[in-house]
Amino acid sequence: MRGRAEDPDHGVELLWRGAGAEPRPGLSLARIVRAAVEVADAEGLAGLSMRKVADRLGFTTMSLYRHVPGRDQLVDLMRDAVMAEQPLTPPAAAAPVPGAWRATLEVCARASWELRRRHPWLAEVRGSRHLPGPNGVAHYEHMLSAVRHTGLTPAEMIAAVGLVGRFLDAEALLLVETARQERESGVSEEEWWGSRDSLFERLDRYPTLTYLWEAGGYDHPEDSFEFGLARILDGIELLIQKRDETRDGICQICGKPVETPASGRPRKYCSHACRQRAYRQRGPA
Amino acid sequence: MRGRAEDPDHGVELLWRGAGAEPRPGLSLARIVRAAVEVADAEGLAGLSMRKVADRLGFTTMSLYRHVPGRDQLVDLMRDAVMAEQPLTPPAAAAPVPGAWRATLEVCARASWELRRRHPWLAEVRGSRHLPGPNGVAHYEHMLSAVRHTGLTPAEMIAAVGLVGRFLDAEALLLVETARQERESGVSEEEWWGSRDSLFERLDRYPTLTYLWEAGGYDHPEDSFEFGLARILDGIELLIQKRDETRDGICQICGKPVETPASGRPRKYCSHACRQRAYRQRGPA
DNA sequence: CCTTTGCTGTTTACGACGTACACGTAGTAC
DNA sequence: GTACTACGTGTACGTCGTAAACAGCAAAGG
Repeated sequence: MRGRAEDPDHGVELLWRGAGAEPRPGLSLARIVRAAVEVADAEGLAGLSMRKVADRLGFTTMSLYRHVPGRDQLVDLMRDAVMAEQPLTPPAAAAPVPGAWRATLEVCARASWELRRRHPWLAEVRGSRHLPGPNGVAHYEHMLSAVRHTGLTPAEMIAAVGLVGRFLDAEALLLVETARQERESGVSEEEWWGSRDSLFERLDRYPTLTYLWEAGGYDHPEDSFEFGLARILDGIELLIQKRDETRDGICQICGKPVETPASGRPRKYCSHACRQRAYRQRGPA
Repeated sequence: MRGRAEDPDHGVELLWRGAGAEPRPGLSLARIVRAAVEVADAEGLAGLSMRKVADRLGFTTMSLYRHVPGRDQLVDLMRDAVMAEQPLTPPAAAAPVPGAWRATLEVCARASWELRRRHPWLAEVRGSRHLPGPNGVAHYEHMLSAVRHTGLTPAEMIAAVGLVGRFLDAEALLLVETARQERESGVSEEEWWGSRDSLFERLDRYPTLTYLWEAGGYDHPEDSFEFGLARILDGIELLIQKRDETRDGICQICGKPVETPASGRPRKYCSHACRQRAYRQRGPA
């Protein structure tokens, strides 16, 4: 183990090997990861230190380094460990249902959201060099497969899933940070802002701000997770529709070719029946 | 100054008082903030320390505490200082142009994006208790005013602007983090991932992932900022349209009442002329 | 003149952090 | 017995934010 911190493949190995059977006493990777998750759950990722993990287990700090190369790799292991908690919805049917992508992606997003509520520090993990473990990749694969048969280009699928993921982290970070500040300062959010009267006195000069304030926009806010998720999925849906429509000369419903009129707007459907079917498929506005 | 770290209003005062004329030698708030911005520009927010700022100015660490209550408040001051660099586009015309909200919001977003490219650490500022300064509030007010006359509810306006803002930070964080890791490790992103072959060997089991990989989705990715901004603005636009349409019985163009037919879909426009005008206003698909 | 007051910058110190390095100690293979 | 290895420990270094006491100096008041 000593000197392995620089070995790139060692981190991969730790993440991807199955949990070896080890009911023996003493330290073990699984025990360390579990203890670390407990610490991070309670005190956030910034409050996670090797010393605290070791103390919780009753060992010295440096003993951890016999099992984990360092703090960063420990966080990678924690991530993948808690992702195992969230079961994946079964893979989409072999014959993809049109429009099912949205429900699947939404379920995924809500599951991830739930996970971030249980382990808020997940959103605090930053940096572009965190190795994905098997559970992380499985989740990623699952989200990608949701948008696979939508007419999006490969790069667009990747971008769409990435956008949803980053949105999740951004929203979760909001909650984590308020919780952290309340925990560490002992002062609630309202109290803290309330004791800054001298700030609010200066905000009268801003017309829209005061309008929204007086209209109660800040008293009855939208749920920012729900709002953002809806907007982003709507935006993706619009893109998918646009990609669909660019399949010119093909009926949007049955896929048969459509004769294009010499002038005017090109037709989307091959028959009245298909147009009506599309109308019903769109559902009530 | 000593012991003022606990005075809530002192932070507000520092942020909102105009820059007093102080061409004298020695330390000053403005000089400290300027030096701190330089350090953070070069080394990121994590690399910003009171010692480094003091060294750069040729003073001792503790001398800074005569002018700034602490590191957090210094960051607040830095934020507002760099926001002064970005000039605001002039306020929207008194008679709001329908549909102009999108262009305005997009210009705002791109300006903020540009600012984050110049000062990447802006995206690293976390926490829900950062005092806004005059420049920050001006930007916020400006974005809010962009969506003011769109038919959105107050809470929806706030949520929409917040969503765009958080998106900006999330995307910028992506760039900051890769830059930081490359700077601190001296290893480029490709090199780093390239030396993890043992990871990629395990990714064959994931069909969608390998499909996207082989289709070149990762070789020619979408610009994630452009992609995300377009999707989010599309999503907001859809909501605005929906809010518009719920103004039943009122012509979407001229605002005059529309007679509702006894059966069938309620009409959106009061006349052929208005319908045609709406068609042209939508522009080419 | 001297003294008081207040602002400014300095010095030292504390407790946290990640982890490098040298050292034990115990179990196992030869 | 004797190497070898895995595991756990103790000490130490350099980083961080900042609390507390102290020193120099200018203006103000007597």
